[in-house]
Amino acid sequence: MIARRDFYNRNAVQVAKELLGCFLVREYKGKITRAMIMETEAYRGEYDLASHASKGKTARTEIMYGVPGHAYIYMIYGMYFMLNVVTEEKDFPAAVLVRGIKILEPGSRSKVKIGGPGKLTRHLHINKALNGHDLAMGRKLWIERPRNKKRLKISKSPRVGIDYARHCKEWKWNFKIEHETGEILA
DNA sequence: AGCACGATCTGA
DNA sequence: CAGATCGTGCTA
Repeated sequence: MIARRDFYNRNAVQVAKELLGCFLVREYKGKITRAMIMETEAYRGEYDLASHASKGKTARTEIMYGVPGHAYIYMIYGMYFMLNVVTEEKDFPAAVLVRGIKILEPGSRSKVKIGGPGKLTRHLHINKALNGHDLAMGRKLWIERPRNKKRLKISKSPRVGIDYARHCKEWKWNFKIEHETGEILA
């Protein structure tokens, strides 16, 4: 089931937790890749010093102030793209960064784990051309909610790579799937 | 117009 | 631990 817009129109911290176990789906050159979301991070409000929106609305961050359910993609360190999902009501800047996925290879039973936000976008051919893309459309890039999401053990930690964020750096807005018990169905 | 640095990753 | 590599926001 493709996540509807109201799924995204909620508190970014809540959406970050609920995105775990969901499927990030990428259609590229006619091929569809389905990846389970394993790690996320929330960035919420201008008061969050770790968020790009802490500098206010600019050309880059405008998308975070927009309609929920759109992709916020930016380049970092001159070579990596970060994939974020815009959350919360229009005019409130918030997004969820996807930091880790697991790909269920079609046919084989092997699962490829991809940790790291820069690596997963490279693997899925996600770049700035998809910035602003509407994930609720179910085209090119979208998110599907699993049928059953039982017994997910989720761990909370401080967010990665934001030492500059003063008191905000200790907020435990990073979420990871620790164990999966049982199979999650698409 | 110039500058410092980043929600990262890789290889030594 | 340094290097890659460039868009962005800040200062002037």
